[in-house]
Amino acid sequence: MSVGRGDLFPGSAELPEKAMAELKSLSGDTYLALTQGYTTASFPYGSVRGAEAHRGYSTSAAGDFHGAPLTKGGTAESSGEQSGEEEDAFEPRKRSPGFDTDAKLKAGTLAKKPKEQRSLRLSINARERRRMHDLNDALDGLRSVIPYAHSPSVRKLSKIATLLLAKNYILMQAQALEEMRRLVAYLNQGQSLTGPIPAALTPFGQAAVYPFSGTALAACPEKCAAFSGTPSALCKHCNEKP
DNA sequence: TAGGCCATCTGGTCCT
DNA sequence: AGGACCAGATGGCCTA
Repeated sequence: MSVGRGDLFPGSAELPEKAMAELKSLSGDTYLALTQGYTTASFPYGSVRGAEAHRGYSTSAAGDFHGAPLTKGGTAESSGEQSGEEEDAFEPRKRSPGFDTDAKLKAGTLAKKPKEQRSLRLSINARERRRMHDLNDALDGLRSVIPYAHSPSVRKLSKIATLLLAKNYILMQAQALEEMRRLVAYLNQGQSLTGPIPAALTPFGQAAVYPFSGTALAACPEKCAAFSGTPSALCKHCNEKP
């Protein structure tokens, strides 16, 4: 079964051009890994990173799959509350080495405000920063379970690409699950012809006949059509050329 | 060098 | 009132 772009990205027609361009611009290795991830069961569940548990907000939070060394410039020396009233313990994420929020604050309107207002503003900034970091951690967690090449030589997926890829991956998994259920129903039915079905052979706890809504049948001469109501791509009879 | 991506700041709005 | 959420603005880094 060949996998084209339409298979990989069922909703690709709706994808923003920029995101599609980014997905297409992935390296060959990445694209290959993506393809395999979608078409086989080689899904890296075991490699789920505990991003949520990570609260350092260091640049290494996403370092697992950073291709280019995003920390190239080193961590930011100071950013906002790091030197302000707010004593948040976290390190800033990627930030330019020369970035100096304090300087901006001094030059900006905040410096002209009363101390209470300034303090409040800094506190709000810190909260917002934290919120965005949490959001980014969640995105990192999402990236870590999406099947694409998590190798150091591959650049990290952008936010938009991560979300779009995740959406399409979910759709693909749902399709695969349905196929599996149909297959199990078919197998269970075969078993029932010769004897009782051992409990261990009914992995989904389904009844022997899975209630699929019947569509127009391409007549499979075998049991697919008879029992599942729909020809299955996993059924060798359905896939056989006449 | 332009464009993409990102982190941060900021003010506004909504909710508890 | 305080916090969460959101969107716009700004500026830095990276890549084609």
